[in-house]
Amino acid sequence: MPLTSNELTPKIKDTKWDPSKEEELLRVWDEERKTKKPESWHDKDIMLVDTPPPYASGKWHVGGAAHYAQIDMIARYFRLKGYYVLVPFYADRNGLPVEVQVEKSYNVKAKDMARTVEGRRKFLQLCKEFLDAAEKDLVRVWTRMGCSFEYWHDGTDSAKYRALTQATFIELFKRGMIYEAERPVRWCPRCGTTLAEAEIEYREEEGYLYYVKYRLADNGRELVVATTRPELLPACAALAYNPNDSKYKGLAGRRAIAPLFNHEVVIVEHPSVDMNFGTGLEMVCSYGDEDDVRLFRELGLKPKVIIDQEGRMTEEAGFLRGLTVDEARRKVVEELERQGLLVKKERIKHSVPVCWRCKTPLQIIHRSEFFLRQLDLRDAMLGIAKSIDIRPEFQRQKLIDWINAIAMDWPISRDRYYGTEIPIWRCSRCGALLVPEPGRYYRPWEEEPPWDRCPVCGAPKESLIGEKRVFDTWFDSSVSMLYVTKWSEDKEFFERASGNVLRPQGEDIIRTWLYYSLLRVYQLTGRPAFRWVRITGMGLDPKGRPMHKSLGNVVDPEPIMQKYGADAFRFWAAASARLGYDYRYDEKKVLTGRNFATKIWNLARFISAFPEPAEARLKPIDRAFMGFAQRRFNLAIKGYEDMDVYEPAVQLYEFLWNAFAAHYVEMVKDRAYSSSYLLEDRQAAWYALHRMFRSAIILLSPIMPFVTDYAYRLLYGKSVHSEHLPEPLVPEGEVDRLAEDAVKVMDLNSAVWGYKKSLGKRLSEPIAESILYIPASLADYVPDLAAFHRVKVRTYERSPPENAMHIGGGAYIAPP
RNA sequence: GGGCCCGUAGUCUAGACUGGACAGGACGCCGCCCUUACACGGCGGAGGUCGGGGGUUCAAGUCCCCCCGGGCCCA
Repeated sequence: MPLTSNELTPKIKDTKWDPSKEEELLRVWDEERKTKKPESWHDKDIMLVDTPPPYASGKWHVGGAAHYAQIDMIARYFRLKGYYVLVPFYADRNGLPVEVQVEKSYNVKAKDMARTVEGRRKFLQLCKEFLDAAEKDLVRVWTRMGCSFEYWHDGTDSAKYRALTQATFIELFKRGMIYEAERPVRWCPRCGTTLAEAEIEYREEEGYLYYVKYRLADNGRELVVATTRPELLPACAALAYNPNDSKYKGLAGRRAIAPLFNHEVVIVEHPSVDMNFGTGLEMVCSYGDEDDVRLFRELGLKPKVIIDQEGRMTEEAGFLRGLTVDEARRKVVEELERQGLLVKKERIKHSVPVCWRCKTPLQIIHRSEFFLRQLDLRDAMLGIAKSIDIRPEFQRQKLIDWINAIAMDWPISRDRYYGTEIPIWRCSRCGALLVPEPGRYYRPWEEEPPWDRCPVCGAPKESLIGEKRVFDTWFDSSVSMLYVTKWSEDKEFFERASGNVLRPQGEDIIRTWLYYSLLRVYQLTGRPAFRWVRITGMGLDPKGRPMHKSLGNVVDPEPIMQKYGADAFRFWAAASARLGYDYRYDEKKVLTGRNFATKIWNLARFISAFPEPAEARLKPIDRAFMGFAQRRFNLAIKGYEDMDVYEPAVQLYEFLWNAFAAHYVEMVKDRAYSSSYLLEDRQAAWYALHRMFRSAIILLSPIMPFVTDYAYRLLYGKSVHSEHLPEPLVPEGEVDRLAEDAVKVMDLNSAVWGYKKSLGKRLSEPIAESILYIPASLADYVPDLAAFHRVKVRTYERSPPENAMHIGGGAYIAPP
């Protein structure tokens, strides 16, 4: 488009911003990316964004899409600041979520399929296909949103990523930070795997509290014990009461007989027992909950295994053998009732631990698993949690609370399939655990051991058995920072980049992704993984509910972008809520974004009529609005620096729409257009219009990259995205004084408009018969106000003439 | 039971840390206006017991205490 004409007419025809221009721009950007030589990181500050590898488990709803849009905004802001910014995008393609989805969609059971190597491969293939389709959806959405990400095709299930995960395991194993141990762990009977503390969710459930009769072994006295888990009776090893509980004083050390099963249990005092729950007497069984685990350990009790890996009762459970936990509970209660051993039952609500993915209630069973040491690093982790830059600040507490809540080392082995294999072989003759050399991706369940014989005892190759289990998915995703900083690939890049990594993520995965990442990177490198952590709230539907397929309230971002454009959608994404708070989808705000894009478009149209002078002798009114603009820009920049895009979105909207367009443009329009003004004065208007608009759209470009770039190219012949932060419009020390003047001028304008309105005059009509009195402090602006409102203007020092009428904003109207 | 966040007009949101002049804005609503960048626009207007109660203070949306309601996390 030619920009050479000197005619004072807009060089843009359309009066509306057409979102289809966004697709035109996407093609232009793509073309430029291909032809331009890649930016070098060697001579710049680096900012690396450790993008949330999204579970490729389905398309994003508007909340998910908004999160990525915001990440792009922060990335673009740092580019404006002159950083080399890299935002790799790759998908998280590991773990239980995908498996559970595939099991549901194809109605298969991974456990059954994986009995053979062939079946296991088939199941993995199903997962892979599912992920490929889901990943495509994600890439299409962020591309349409205009996100300036670098697409990495190697997701977390690539040989490259998995080799990295395995290398970290091998290193930590050699350093003794990973050990194998048999202990009580949380177990999901449906998924058939151990879970870590972080993978446990709690669900409120209605249930019963059963009051059952025990007897003292020595004198047969009845003791009533309340429990929600009567099926654990056969595994009960003790009864406990609070030492302050006078009801039971003196019972400690004596023995009681369990009902139905008739075995003896010890009676103990323990401060953890709640005197007010039930009868104040508590059953200690292997295992009802973490308290039981602790008491067994503290008291040196011998646990009995009564629940197996399928969630069924074992031999040890006597007549309950073979029943599921639920069936066993019913059966025990029935039997207790029949024999008169049940005193009563009460309905209660209690929280039940469930699997984070399939919501099945968890059991505690004995299992041998690999554990990663974390308890002995708690102080170091607290130190890191306190030292990194977490925005917003209040989210830091959640991390600290979690670190303080951790009670056991991290079980990292999972009896699942779509994950990184644990690279370990076991010698069946001497029992040695053998780890291979790091560097490549190992699949011990299907490949030959990398030794000819056991390096420890010399047993033949056939006795080396490959591990079948995989890692907890968080064991993979917690090294994403090392992946993006090329820790094991490019030492120079790692050294330069690793101190400037931004982690953006949701508040819901602070205890998992954030905590585990900090832990793992600290273990491997001895330093904090991140310089900045940016925590977002949750995306909600228009009524404030989380979006779930089952609720049918999932809002798809694609039709919205189709209808209103990506900039409009991004405006909502930025302006819907402050950083760290939940954000609701609001179509009206998208519409506001669309209208804002058109506003910018039309401002560009207007300004495109005027050449941009290199310099000018500004009028006071020009300087006042430049000061006002700068005040808004400073607030916008402060927001960006806080990683909060809400503030710049709102500040720039307010400035461009309510001050620049509504007041400044209207006031200088005549001067800019009309040849009755001195050329010098006209040039001042042109200069100020361009300076303010240009700066504003540069600052807005991270949030609305399309319309700002389109306008910038038309007006200034280059991409807004190659620009840097604009220079201040006025000296810092003058910002406030000038901005205050502009505010007063705007108040005066409103007062005059209101006055004209009250007389039924059009705003363009003169008020020839009256005189407008304004405070003397605004004397500089008299000519502009007089011309703009077409009225005689005089100033007053202390008070206006007695016959003058106050019309607001310190302005008075008087007859001549 | 503990921690954190939230509760400001029909809806959303600013102001609360550092207490003071009519609680600012957006959407929606009402009225007038197609004023040469924009009707996806302009101007004006109506609409608020700042969740409730108590306290500190000359003065509280803002500070302190208690309570109610919603959400998240932990036990």
